[in-house]
Amino acid sequence: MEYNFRDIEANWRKFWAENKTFKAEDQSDKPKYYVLDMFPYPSGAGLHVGHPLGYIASDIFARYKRLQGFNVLHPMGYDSFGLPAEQYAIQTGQHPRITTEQNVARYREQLDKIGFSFDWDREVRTSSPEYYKWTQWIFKQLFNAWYNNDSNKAERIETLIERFVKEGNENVNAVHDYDGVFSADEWKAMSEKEQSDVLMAYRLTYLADSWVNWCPALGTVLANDEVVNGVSERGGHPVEQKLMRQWSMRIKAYAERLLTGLDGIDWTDSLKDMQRNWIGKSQGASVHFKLENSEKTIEVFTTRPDTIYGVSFMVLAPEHDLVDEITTAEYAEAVANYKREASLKSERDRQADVKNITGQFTGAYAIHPFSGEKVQIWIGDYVLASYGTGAVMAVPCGDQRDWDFAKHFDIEIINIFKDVDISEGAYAEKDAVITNSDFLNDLPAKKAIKRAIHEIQERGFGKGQTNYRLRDAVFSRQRYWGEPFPVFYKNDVPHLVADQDLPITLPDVDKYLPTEDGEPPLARAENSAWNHFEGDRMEYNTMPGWAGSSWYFLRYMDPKNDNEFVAKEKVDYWQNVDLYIGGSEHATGHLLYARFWTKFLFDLGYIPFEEPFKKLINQGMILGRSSFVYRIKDTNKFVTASQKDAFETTPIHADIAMVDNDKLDIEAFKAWRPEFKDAEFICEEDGSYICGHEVEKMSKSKYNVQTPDELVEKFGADTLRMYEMFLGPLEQSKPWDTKGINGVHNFLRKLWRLIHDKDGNVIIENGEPSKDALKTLHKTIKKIGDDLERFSFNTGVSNFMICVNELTDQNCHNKSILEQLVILLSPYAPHMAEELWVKLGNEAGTVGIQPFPEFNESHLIEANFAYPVSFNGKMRFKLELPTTLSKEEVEKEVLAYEQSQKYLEGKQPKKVIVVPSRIVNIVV
RNA sequence: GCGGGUGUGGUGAAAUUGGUAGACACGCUAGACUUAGGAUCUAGUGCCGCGAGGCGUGGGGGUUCGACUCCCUCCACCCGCACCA
Repeated sequence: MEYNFRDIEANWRKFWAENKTFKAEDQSDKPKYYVLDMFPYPSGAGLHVGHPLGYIASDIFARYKRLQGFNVLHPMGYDSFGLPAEQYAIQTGQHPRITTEQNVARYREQLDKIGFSFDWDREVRTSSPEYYKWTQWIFKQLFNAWYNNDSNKAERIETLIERFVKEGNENVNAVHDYDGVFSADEWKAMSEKEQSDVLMAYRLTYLADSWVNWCPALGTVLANDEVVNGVSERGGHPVEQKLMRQWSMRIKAYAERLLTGLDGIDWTDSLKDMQRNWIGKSQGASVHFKLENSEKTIEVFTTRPDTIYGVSFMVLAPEHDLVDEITTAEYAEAVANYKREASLKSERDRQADVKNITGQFTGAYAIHPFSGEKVQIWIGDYVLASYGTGAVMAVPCGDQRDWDFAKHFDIEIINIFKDVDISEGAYAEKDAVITNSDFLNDLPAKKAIKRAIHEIQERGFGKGQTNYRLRDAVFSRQRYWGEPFPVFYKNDVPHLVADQDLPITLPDVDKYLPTEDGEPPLARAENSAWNHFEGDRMEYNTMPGWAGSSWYFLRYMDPKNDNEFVAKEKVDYWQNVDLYIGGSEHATGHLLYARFWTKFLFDLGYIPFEEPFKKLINQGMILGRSSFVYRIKDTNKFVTASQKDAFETTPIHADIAMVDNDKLDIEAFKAWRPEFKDAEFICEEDGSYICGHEVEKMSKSKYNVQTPDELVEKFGADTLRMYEMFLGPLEQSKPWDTKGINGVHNFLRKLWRLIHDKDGNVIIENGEPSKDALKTLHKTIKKIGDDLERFSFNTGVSNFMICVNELTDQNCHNKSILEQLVILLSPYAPHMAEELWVKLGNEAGTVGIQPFPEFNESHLIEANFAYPVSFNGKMRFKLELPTTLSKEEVEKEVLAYEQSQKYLEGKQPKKVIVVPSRIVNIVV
């Protein structure tokens, strides 16, 4: 009987679902292990073979951990708020909820076919009201919190108010945007609105006018990580800077902890570096430069206070607050013109324009704090309003941009580096000796930095300071399909909706577009019952996509809890995610926000850990392999790939469904589109048409999308699972290619034949296994175990193949050997393993909870083999031995073993060299 | 420019601590078998050479009895960030 994977897999899927085989218990004597996949956005296109790659890897690992005796939490859900469903709603009028439900159903169907061991009872969807009730609740916690720098954590807003009442704000060391000082009495005298405004500048989520990335095409603002190269990540639309009143998250408060937390987690260096760069810590000093004709100062941030005597001008961002005030009448028009031009440039133009040096003198001067010299003040768009103070002290000898600017506008360049030539460019290394700089003379740069900061502080010009590139994250979106805010307005003051009134559900609207007044789509529900809170109106913005995904890993622990976002005892038991698998594209978005919220919830005492994901693996992207046919110009003739260079041709994407091993199914191609009906073909000598190919991203328009469903249908889920792993290292990007899938399928068939005879009868021998079989098995146990530990699933698959080849050669049908093998196989090919487990006479559904086979090194020794190596004309032998042996034991083993070997031919070894502990060289 | 990574047969790749380079699989060649199955089995398959033999892990150099692996240097490609003061 042949290996009938269709029936086998269908039966076991049913068995697992009916018996809830993979249900995770919230309490257990076993140690816990939490394996998580980044949950998908359920798009209309369904899954392609790239999606399950990470899921298969995590599933194998989850099953491995169960064999090791862990209580494993391995859930799945959907990040189901998002733009595509909403865009579809705008076009068709279909409610995004319906679109989303359909897509979720399709995803589930596809996922189920691959045999994952998810505990589906724990499924979460970010767009379900039962879920986003708690997203809203967390928002409320953030609103009602501030960051205390003294305790270095977030605290409840009441503690801040208490201090304002007692002592005002002067000695409050908080992360905030408030400009000014008030006493306790002044605080008490403030109106409700005034107090609300003050508190807003301290809250961890706050409403403020800020420069945001506005994307007109999408009709919404975007966070920095959603803008790539000056265009929107989704759709690639232009993005402009706009001053808007928006909700933001004070993630800056956590910059330092987000940075230091990276040291304790097991992520790849490249990913940690991406986050470090994004946070962008730099240490230096803030220095105040007095204006020539005013008491006001310009504050700058510099990482090189040691070069302060090299300052020959200052540059302000065109948007800087003081620009208009300081500009002299003579330059007013030129400055206004420059500002206008700068504001018209999009983010993208500005980036593309980096090499163009532009700027404008304001006519104003500042006074150098140390030398007392006059320093010209310029504006220039190479200075960013959003970083530091939006102003720089320019040191042309030490900074290439300042150098270029000075050269371009013919400003003086002062050299303060001893024996350094700066005629061709600035010297940015921190290894020069300072000169020409009064009290800093003869100090090496690194010492001079410390000395300068000390002096700046001493004389009251400024202080040492640390800056971060990380900016607060805009949290509102002018969109429909997202979480509504639990906020209503009364006299323009935002108020929170009470806990018992959560969730604020999405209202129905007639259209999913902004109103005629430009209000977000939710404003269309203005006059409905939805808008019922005692204030004037609800908040019409919705939350961004990353809101729901910033805490979902917590909800899996307690998905149905209606009283808490997660019960204390459950999160205490499951703790943080032990293994997280997903794409690296979330490096500066989801992965940063989730860490932020986790730290916040930790600060408030809701969860017992600060880092959500202990170990993270980024699976590589699976690329498509597109097929091309070559049409000869101005004809309907197609030429095979090998002869295409003889003609002038246009490559056309051919659907990969019509191509097998690069061979085109000509009839299918003719039937594909009417225009190809009468196509003619110039073929290879054997009459076949061979397509060209190229590796590209998988996409519908390139006709190179491979769905897992077709492969499951053709070869079965176990073959698909093993083949995706066999393809190469998990973390590496690779083109999808089905060429080798037969090899994996044949392996499973071969295993099947090892246990069945031709008529489908099970052949098993009880009794003692042979030495050869034991050696094969234990070699495999060792390798498979090691492969799993280091996530080398591709070599894992190979090692199974080797094992089955050897057992077949040995004609081994020994029950105990095969049982062990089946247990080992169960993470990779669970359906096959379950089936064989029963055939070997065991209870159904129990293979997944067997103990992982124990490796016994002694089975390897006896059959070990020494191999001759020639070296310098002498003969040497190498022998692999167990690591547990002592040096003396090794030498004994070697002598005893070698003497019996034929290639010694009676010669006695002259010398035995024991190298490290395991490899032995014997010189004869 | 800065940071991270990769480079091994016709192809995907393996080599875990420096120890037979190319396991395993695809493909290919030749043969066997058949109840024609995306079969199975046997032999071969890094390159050059009839052969003995020589050469081979991006290039060059070094350490070592021994280097894909460690060190120096150069080259190519991929990914991320990029006027961040």
